[in-house]
Amino acid sequence: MDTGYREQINQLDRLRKALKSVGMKLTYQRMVVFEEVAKTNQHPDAEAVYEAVRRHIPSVSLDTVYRTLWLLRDLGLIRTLGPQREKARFDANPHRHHHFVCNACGTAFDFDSPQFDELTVSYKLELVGQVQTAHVELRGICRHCLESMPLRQEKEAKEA
Amino acid sequence: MDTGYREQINQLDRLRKALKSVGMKLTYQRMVVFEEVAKTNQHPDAEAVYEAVRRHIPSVSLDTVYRTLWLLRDLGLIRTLGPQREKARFDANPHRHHHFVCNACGTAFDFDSPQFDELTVSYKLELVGQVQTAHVELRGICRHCLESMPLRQEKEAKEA
DNA sequence: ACACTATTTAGGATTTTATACTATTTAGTA
DNA sequence: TACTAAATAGTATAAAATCCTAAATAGTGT
Repeated sequence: MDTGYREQINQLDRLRKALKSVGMKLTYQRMVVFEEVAKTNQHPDAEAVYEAVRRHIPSVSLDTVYRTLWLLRDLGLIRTLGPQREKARFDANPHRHHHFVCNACGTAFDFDSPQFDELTVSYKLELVGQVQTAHVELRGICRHCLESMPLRQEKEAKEA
Repeated sequence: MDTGYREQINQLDRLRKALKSVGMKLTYQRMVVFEEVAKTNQHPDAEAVYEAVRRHIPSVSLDTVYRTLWLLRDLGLIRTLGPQREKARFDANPHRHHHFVCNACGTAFDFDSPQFDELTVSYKLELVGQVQTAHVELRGICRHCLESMPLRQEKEAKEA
């Protein structure tokens, strides 16, 4: 449950390297935000992270927490559950299908996959609760964004 | 791409039956909201649904659209992408894992599954974009909610 | 160790998204 | 056709996320 000391060191190191690779600074705020998200398995929302960080940095601003969370996501250090920077979206497609969510623009695409449709839920999972649906969620960069995104690609090129 | 006439009839029928089964009324607003969500595969957000519905019912209120969308979800006629009625949540667990999201309380649980870890993405999907992550999302009712939810169970019992 | 500068932050204003409330209207039923 | 519980419109309010600018800071070179 508790995050080991060694693992904490590793995490800080991952943060340092990731920031360096894109030419950004390692600030105390960024360290604390990452640490707070990393040490829990409760999937906190931005507000909860804000509260946790305030215990270490009482003057931290909510804006900083938001900026940092999205930054960490862009760096691949954390991920979000659900759509990207987006409000709830609705889907009435009654046929079995799966989703590809673009990490850049947030758009969600449906796709069919007989392979993924065959997912079956092992009995062990019934311990967690009553499963109603199972589907696969892919994350990545959609074709459209890949083609029109010089900024991101420049940043990544710096490192190489 | 276009929703066939026959399918539209089916959908209206599904709505009628679902509402009847829980003793709720079939209103014009509910028909139009459902129709608008059902006829697109663009995963509209609430605001987009509101705009679409207004073209048929200029006086419709945003509140009605929201209430109806969540109602349709509770009835199982539509689903939402991402967490339920929840803001973005963050996850720094670097180990491969999957999620169980409770449709009642919105809580997200991690779980491990060697079986799901083996998901591989067929080359065809690369047409959609560059896939970065793949994970399984289960939806259902968590153990905690199952035990403390007489309301919902009463409603479902009515039908039987 | 010190100074320099682009980056980052704090704090508050603003915008966006979602829900609450109540008088009026309506669907379903007798 | 009338009745009644349920649903809606319209507005107020709350909640969540982002924007803006002066002040502070990390990283770099000296």
